[in-house]
Amino acid sequence: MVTARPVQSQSGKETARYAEMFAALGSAARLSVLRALLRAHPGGMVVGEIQGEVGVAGSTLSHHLEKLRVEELITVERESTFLRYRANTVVLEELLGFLLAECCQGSRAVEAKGLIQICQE
Amino acid sequence: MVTARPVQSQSGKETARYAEMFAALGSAARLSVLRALLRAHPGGMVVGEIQGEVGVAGSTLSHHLEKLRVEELITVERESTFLRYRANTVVLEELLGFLLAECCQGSRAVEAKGLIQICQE
DNA sequence: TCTGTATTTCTATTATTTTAGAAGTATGGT
DNA sequence: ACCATACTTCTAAAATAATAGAAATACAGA
Repeated sequence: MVTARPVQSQSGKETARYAEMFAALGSAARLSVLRALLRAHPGGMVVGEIQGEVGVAGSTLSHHLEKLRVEELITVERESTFLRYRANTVVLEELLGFLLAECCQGSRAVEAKGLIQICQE
Repeated sequence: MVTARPVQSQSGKETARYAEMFAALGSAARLSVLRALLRAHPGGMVVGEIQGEVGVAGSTLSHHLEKLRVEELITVERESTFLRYRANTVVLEELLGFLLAECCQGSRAVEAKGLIQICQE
């Protein structure tokens, strides 16, 4: 018996993918991890350093890092005993691009002027 | 007896607020609602129209709309028997501004060039 | 006032997420 | 081989979110 594979539109897959990314940013703990990694970019931070910023049990932090990593918002690299995490700027740019396009293209719901200035400060 | 109010840093409050907003975007159903409202901007859509886009039970949709509304990503207005929802472009711009600032300011993790172009297309 | 349409709230169930202690794995130094 | 440090996975509990049928509310029109 062949189980029917649920078909999904292109925009449906796209939406689902970005929704997952937003969900990854949708916890104060994870968002503050990402903020810290962005400030520390491109050097990144090892877990101990990150833990200092977030103040949560090690095992909990590990789960949060895993979620961010699965969504490819961050990368890991072993450095002897340490694990060094970094913001994944390629994917972040993709996410920003998606949100900008949705808001500023087509019906131009959001005015781009002020946003562009933020980048140039 | 006066219960101590838990103190939180400014950046902590900011992080928490934006995390909630990202969480609101962190479901495929809600993100597709917002995309539809952005496409339909500034006209907005009534619930029945939105339901056509998302394909979910009315009561479920109502909860999703409530979450988006509480986070101020959308607004509602009654129009006789209908409720017309619209993307809240002010708050969306705030959210975009936050993400852009985090990514493109300071360590300049993300290059602004390509993003600016998206707005100008 | 009665009826129909639009939408929300109530109620309940199931699924996912968050949390963290305890135990395990990885690595480097002695 | 052993130890210490860094971090993850295991296990489990509690909290939150998602889902939707059924009942309730809001409004307009006859």
